[in-house]
Amino acid sequence: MLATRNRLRTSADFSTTLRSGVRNGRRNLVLYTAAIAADEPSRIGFIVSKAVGNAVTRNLVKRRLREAGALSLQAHRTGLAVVVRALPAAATAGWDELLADYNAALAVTTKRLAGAAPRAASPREQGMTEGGTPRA
RNA sequence: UGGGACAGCCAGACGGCCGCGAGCCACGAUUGUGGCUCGAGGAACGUCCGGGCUCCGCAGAGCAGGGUGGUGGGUAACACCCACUCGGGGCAACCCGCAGGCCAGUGCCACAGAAAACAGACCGCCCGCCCUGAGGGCGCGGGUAAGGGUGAAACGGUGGUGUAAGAGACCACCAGCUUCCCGGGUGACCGGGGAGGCUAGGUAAACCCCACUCGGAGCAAGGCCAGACAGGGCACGUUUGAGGGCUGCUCGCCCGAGUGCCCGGGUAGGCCGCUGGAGGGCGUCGGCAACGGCGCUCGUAGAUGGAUGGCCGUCGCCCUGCGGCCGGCAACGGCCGGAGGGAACAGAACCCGGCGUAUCGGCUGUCCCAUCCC
Repeated sequence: MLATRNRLRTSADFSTTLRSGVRNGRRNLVLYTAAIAADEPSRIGFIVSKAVGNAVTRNLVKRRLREAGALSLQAHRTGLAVVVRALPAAATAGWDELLADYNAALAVTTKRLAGAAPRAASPREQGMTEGGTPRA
């Protein structure tokens, strides 16, 4: 289990991240990343719907994604809100495949986030700061 | 040796690295750090029954509605379990049965068939009449239900007497129905004997009838703490009673001074309940058994975006080829080596007892049948 401060815990957190975050889709998952205050601990949430499988399968997928998320926290300790939505293919994917998809998607989204909205440098990017910043 | 029946059990093992939840201890301390201990199942599943527990002011009568349905027992209780009875299946071990009542009423019985519940009469059979080319008849009237054919089922069965042909019309035995007596059993029921009338279709997981039985809602129950806010409008009403509670309806009883709706505003947090219970194991006693009494003993999940995990190594298990050795005429079997593949169903959320369903495989015991040997 991740630390409480590293978890997305309310539906408002989830919907804000989904709506304002940068999205990248892979075979097994779709990953949304949004920026939060730079000194806030990064938070991760998971969405594993019934389309993925039964309770056992869903839990396994969730545990693996959580493990991948925990690894990524070492590189991104603060400033990110991440939602991982598992796709049905994740039910049959192996650990290596899932980890690769997660890291690749995270790299793409964080890079795009940094390029599009370097927060202090570009005050013109109004959309990000006005409506998009998740709960701080 | 082969085939089968029943009962029970297991659900890979050990280790390494990185993690998660809870409890305890320590470090000044709560959310930090470290250490130790514990941490999913036989179905945790479906949520189909039954209970515990909590609240509803301990919950009345009638009707409606639901449930159960051989008997006796077990249990907190059950739709569960055990034993027995009856019916059916199997050579047998054993298995299966929603197993009260269609002489209270109503409904339904496809297809086939002449006819499916008032009995009736298609082909037949028999008698009389008529016609005749003497074989018989698209003939007329009557008797009959033994034979044919249909069906899951055709108004008892077999044999005889009888008759024009026939029929419980009559007789014997059998089956079945009603009823009486004797014996056994707690009982369902069983065994034996007698009488009557000769015969009565099935279906109640069809309505229904009978007997017994059933308050409601659920751990988001329910309780405690902290914190936030701002009121306003309309309607009904204070013993001439609004609005509630008693599953639904009616009656009846009780509570009762506020209640209902709309607009606006606020909150989305913590704790208890929360795991020791109809608990597991062993022994002993009672009981055919289910189960129960007594004694000793064990300590074993409690999350809340929801822990119990991820990766790897070695060994073991199963399957399919390959090679070697052994047994056998052969089919084939056993052992060893090495390769590839596989390892199911499935994840606690208040707790138990059941039922049902899913499941790669493996193990143990008892019994039955067939064959061979002594």
